[in-house]
Amino acid sequence: MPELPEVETIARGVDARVRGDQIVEAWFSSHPQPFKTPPDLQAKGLEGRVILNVHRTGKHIVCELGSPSEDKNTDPSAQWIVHLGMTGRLLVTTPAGPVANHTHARLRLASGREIRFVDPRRFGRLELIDLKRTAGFRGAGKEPLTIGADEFAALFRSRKLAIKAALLNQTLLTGVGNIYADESLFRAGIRPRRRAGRLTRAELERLRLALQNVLQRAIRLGGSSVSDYVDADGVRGFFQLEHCVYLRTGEPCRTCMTPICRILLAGRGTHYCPKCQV
DNA sequence: CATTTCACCTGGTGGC
DNA sequence: TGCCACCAGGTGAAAT
Repeated sequence: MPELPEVETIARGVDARVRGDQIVEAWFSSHPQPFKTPPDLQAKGLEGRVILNVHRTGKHIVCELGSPSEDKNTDPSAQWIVHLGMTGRLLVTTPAGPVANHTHARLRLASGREIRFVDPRRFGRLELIDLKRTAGFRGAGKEPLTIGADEFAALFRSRKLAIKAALLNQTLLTGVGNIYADESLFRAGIRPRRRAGRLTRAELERLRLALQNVLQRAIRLGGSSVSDYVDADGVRGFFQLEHCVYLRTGEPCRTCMTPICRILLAGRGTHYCPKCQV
C-alpha cells in the first residue's frame, strides 16, 4: 500500500508510541510468506529487546533494537525491518483490542501496548538483522527527498526505459511508488512514456522539484488513503484529496479540464493528462 | 547488463 | 443475490 509518505507517517507514529519500550513476547502467524527471517528466529531475537527508535529508509520501516543486558549501552544490536508490501499495516494497539483478519505478527510490550502487523495480500516482509553478524539495513537507491540536481540527472542518463518505470525502480530512487510517480510527472508536465535518457536537464530538474514537493506535502497530510491505508493509530491520510491524476481516469484535469487518460506501463495503471503533459 | 513480464495474494467494485 | 472480470500503495525472479 504504502509509498514513502505513508511509510514515513507510520514510522513516526510508531516511534512516538513505542520508543524506549521493551518487547516482552512475540507471536507470528503460520503463513510462511511474510517472514524473510524464520518466525522462530525472529521471536527469539525480538523478545527481551528494547526499542531504541523507529525510522524509515525508502519504503522500509527500521526498528533499532538494543539489548537490555548491556544496560547503559544504547548502540543497537539488532534491527527489525518491516516492509508493508501493498496492503500491510503496522499498528500500535492495546492487547485487548479485537485482532484484525490477516494479522501476522503481534509484539507485546512492557508498557502494555502491542505492535501488530496486518497484511491481507501477504506481499509485506518481516526481517530481523543481527548487527553482531551482519551489516545494518541499507536501501539500494537514493533518497528522493534529499537528492541533489546533479545526482538526480545522473540516475537517468542514457537510460532507454520510460521515465515512470525508472522512477519506480528502487535501485535508482528508493521510496517512490505508483501514486507519487504519476503525481510528480503530472506536476512536472512530463508524459510517463518518455524515455528517461531523452529528458532535458531542465525537465529532470522540474521533475526532481515536483517529486520533492509532492512527497513533502503528502507527508504533511499524513499520506494518501486510497482504500484502506491507515497510520499507526488507524487514522487515514488526506493527500488523496490533492491527487491530480492518480485513479482519476476520465475525470477532468484540474488545470485544463481535459479527461485524464489511463494506460498500462511497466504493468502498472498509469494516469496522465494528455494536454498538460508533453 | 538493461529492460520487460509475470507470479505472488486477498478483497472491493461494478457489469450482467 | 450470484458470478465474473478487473483493479488495487510492491517487488523479485524469470524471460527477452
